[in-house]
Amino acid sequence: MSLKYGILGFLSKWEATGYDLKKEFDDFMSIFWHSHLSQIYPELGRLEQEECIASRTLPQAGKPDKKIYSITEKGKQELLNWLLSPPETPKLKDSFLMQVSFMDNLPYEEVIFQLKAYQKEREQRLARMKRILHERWDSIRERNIMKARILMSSVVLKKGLEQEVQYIRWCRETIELVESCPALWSGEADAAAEALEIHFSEVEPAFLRYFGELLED
Amino acid sequence: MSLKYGILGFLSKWEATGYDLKKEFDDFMSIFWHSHLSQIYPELGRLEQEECIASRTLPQAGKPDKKIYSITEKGKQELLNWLLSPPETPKLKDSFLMQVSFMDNLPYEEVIFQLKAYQKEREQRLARMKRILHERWDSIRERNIMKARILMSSVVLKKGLEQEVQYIRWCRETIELVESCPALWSGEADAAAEALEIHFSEVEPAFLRYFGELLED
DNA sequence: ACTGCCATGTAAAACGTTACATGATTTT
DNA sequence: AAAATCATGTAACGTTTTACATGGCAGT
Repeated sequence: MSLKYGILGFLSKWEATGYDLKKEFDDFMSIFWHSHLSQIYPELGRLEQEECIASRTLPQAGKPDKKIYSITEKGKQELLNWLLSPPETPKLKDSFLMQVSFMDNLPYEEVIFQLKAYQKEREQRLARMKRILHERWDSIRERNIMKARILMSSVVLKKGLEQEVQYIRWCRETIELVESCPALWSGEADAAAEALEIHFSEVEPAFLRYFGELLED
Repeated sequence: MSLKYGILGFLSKWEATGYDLKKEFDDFMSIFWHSHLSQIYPELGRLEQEECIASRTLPQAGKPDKKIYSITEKGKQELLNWLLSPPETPKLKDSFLMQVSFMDNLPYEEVIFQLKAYQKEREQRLARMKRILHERWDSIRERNIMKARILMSSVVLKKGLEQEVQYIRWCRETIELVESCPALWSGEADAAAEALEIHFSEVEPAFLRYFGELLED
């Protein structure tokens, strides 16, 4: 149900085509949402029928005509109602964390490999977001203007950046922890090795370091 | 596509009914996935047809018979293949962040109110996860055993806890920043007030503090 | 020559949510 | 007396993804 409001929110400040919206969902808005063109176009059609948005057509040579959408009064009202409605409880979907959760089924070296590879992916995402931040920062500073809209997108950008920083740090610390207990992966296939039980007390200090303050109170 | 592997991953260590799986998706696994019973039951049916899992029926008095599922060799192989496949790039969906992003359309007091309310929600989630952590910690310590599975679910639990801690801190810092520039919301409706432009240089110090290290390099 | 960008969309398949359907037992 | 827990599922609806379909222009 949120794609609708992602579109209305964006159109509440700028006009855009379906293609423009897609770029925004891949760029800044990717911090909180994403969508395919094949979903955006029908949604724009529905919103126009509901009279939440209106379009004008700009003919182009050699390309399909541009359909430029803008928000209507009814659309602004719909957006406002949604902004005032209580936020949904977050339903997380993170398939990498799911993989990690079951990686005890994988050889030790493979676990380290997967964690390192994912850390790199997240580092790239962080770099991309830092680019967006610096671009915006420079443009705001140059024009020397400040608006509530700029403030709100800045705080969202910070959330995106922090999410990446946190994920990267977690990867680093988790790799360290796993590397500190390779013995846990020695058994499994070998029946005789199963007798070699590892006691929690052996790894407790490493665990305490890893969890840090989170174990308090 | 991941619900399948969420089920296979869980069944790779314990037998379970559909109902048991739902509880796990609402409890520990909620850190990375969630699902409804009406999706879990058909998925279990499909997995049984594919011979990735097998079931036995336990008759009960007054309740429908329990169908207890366990993983097969083929299921284990499927899980392993998935664990070795490259992780999907994360596609975030966070409708609260979407709301925040467009809250420049809302009155100033309403923005503060929404942020405070959401912070409270996240604090409750954190408290729930801390309970799970302590329960597990106590049980592990008592039995004094350590396994790769325990390690991997511990690191995921840490990720879940840190996510909440980060969200709460972000809410707090963002409330502070918004409270430091109420002037940004004064205009909007009033045409005469629009001439009163706010310059970025006026709020730059607050911004620098808010972003901190993230603006470096 | 091939890849990527611009610009529109449709159709089919997969995935996810809400509502419906049943009913005993236990807790508040 | 009402709500929650246990335990299974189906049907309808809504959302998201992948595949199909077109075609010029710019850059490597």
